[in-house]
Amino acid sequence: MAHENTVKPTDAELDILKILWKHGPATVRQVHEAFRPKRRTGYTTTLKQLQIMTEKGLVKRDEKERSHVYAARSDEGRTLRRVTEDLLDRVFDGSAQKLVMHALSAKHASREELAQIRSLLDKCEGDKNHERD
Amino acid sequence: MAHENTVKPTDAELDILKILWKHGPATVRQVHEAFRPKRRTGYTTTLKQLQIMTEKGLVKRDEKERSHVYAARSDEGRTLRRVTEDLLDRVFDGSAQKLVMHALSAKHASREELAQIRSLLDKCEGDKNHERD
DNA sequence: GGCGAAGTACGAAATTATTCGTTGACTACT
DNA sequence: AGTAGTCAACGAATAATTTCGTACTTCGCC
Repeated sequence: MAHENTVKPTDAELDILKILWKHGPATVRQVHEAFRPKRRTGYTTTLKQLQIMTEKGLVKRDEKERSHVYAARSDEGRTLRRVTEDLLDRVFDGSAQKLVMHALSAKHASREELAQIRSLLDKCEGDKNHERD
Repeated sequence: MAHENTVKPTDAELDILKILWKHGPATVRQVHEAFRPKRRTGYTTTLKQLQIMTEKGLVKRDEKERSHVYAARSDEGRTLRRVTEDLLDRVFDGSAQKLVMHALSAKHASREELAQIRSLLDKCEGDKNHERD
C-alpha cells in the first residue's frame, strides 16, 4: 500500500532515510545508534518511526531474521529532488534562480564547488540545445 | 518578546510573510483576501495566525486603528536565506552544490535564468578574490 | 525449566500546527 | 435607542508528528 513516490517525508523521516541511504539496509538498533549524536530519543521511538515509515511505504522491511532489517524504498535522488521542488514551489514561486541565489548567500561555496556548479550549468544548456523542435 | 531572528516560520506562516512582503503592511482582512486563491480557510483562522505570529515576533502589529495593521518584522532576504540554510544543513549536509544540482533537476531553468545564475557565480568568485590575506 | 538481554507490537501521551466557533466590543446608519 | 456589520480575543477541536511506556515473544545460557 501507500505510494512512496508521492509522500513527502517529515523531518524525522528524512533523517532516517539519510542514514539508510548512507549505511545501506540496517536494523533498528543500527539506525538508532547512528542517531545518537543528533537525537537523544529512546530506542522504541526509532522503532516506531520505522514502523510508521513502513506503513507509509518509505522503507521496506525484511522480517526473515528476528531483528528486522529496514531498507530505504525511495530513491535518494528522486526524494531529494522532490524535497527541493517543494521548497522551490512553496517559497520561491518556482524560480530556481532565486533558490540558487539564496543558497549561495547562505553558504559561501568553495572555488571548487563553484566550478562544479558551472559545469552543471553547461550541462543544462547542452540539454536545452537538444530541445529544438 | 521572542527572537524573530532565530524562529523558523512554519508553512502557513511563510505564506503570510510572503503576502506581507509583497503587499506591505496590511490588515487581517487584506491578508485574508490575498489568501483566498490558495487557502479556503475562514477569516478567524488568518486572524489567529497573525496573532500567533505577533507573539512569536514574526510580525508587528499597529493597533492605532480599530483594524489592526500587521507588518512583517523579519527581513525577506534574511528569512529566505535562513529557510534555505535550514534545508541545506538538514538535507544536503551543507553542500550548496548538491542543493543547486537538485534544484536544477527539479525545475529546468530557462536560458535567461541560467545566464543569471552564471553571473551570480561570477559575483561569488569576485568576492572570493577579495578574500586574500 | 528459569533468567536476562534484545526484540517487536501497540496504544497512548506529549508536542506542535492549523482551524474554527463564540463572545463581546465598537461603528455606522437609521 | 436599535440593529446589522466588522473586528479582536480567546478557548477549544482537529490533525499531524514525535515520543515513550508496557506487554508479549524469542533467544542464549546457566
